[in-house]
Amino acid sequence: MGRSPCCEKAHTNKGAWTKEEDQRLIAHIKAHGEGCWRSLPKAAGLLRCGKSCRLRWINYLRPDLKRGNFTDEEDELIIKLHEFLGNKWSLIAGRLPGRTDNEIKNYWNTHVKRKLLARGVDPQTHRPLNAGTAAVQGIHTPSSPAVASGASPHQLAGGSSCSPDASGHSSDADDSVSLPPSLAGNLGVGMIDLNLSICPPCQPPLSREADGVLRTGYSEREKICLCLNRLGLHGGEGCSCVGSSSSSSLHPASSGVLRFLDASLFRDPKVQ
DNA sequence: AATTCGTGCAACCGCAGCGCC
DNA sequence: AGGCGCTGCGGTTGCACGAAT
Repeated sequence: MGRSPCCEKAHTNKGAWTKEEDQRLIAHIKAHGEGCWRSLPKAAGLLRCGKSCRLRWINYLRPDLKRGNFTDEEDELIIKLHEFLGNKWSLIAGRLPGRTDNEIKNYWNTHVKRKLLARGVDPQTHRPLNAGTAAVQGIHTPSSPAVASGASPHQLAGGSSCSPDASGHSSDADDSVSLPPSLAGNLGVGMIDLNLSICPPCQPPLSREADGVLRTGYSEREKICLCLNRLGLHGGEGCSCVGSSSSSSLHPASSGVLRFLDASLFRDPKVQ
């Protein structure tokens, strides 16, 4: 049995929003607040799908949006965050006040990709481009040499089993994550201070398993709880991972904040 | 001036995660 | 435990607009 459609498509408008629709949406949200998007269109007198209303509000009408060009600082921050998080645009947006995930995604696809290619860096892997590789055309294949020989953490979260560097993590509960020299060098940076704190109570023990691979104490869906203070957790928001679980390697909590990374991110291929 | 091409952005679509029952 | 509904996310599409020819 299929899921019912999110709205009655026959009676909804599509395409660009009119000023009147914008005004109705703004007025309704000012009066009633965000949320309950499914019922909002009817309540606001809009012939729109709830999803469309939400998107319009978040990406365009929200009063705290920062319009205009991205600064160089934002540029670099996006690149660095993307290297670590991959295409987790909402997480990246969480670190850029006033910017939306959609805006950052578009900006990445139209500007940053090109910028990285000009630097000779593969925008997907953040590794140097090899002449003639698929990455030059922006095509990423799992079997490409760049991936096979070691990849940035966000790729590893997707299933690869190798880790960038033994020194990258695991020694202590420092507040920041060092990028492997090979990656950092490409970006001209030494240390990316993402302030990724490992909560001591949640940090699983390291152990060597039968296959010789050094793993954390969590088997199967191994998790390390990370408080990403600078990725959206603000004002002393504590770790609330206890009891949580997810089948995905990235676990955005209800606040939209990254809470977990697969422990395979920190597996050391050199330790055999 | 007209047409073609490239670029940027807003919006849509499908899916996954989560909470509730 | 499993089904269902809602929300949010990421990928993709389509249109508007400016530059080039």
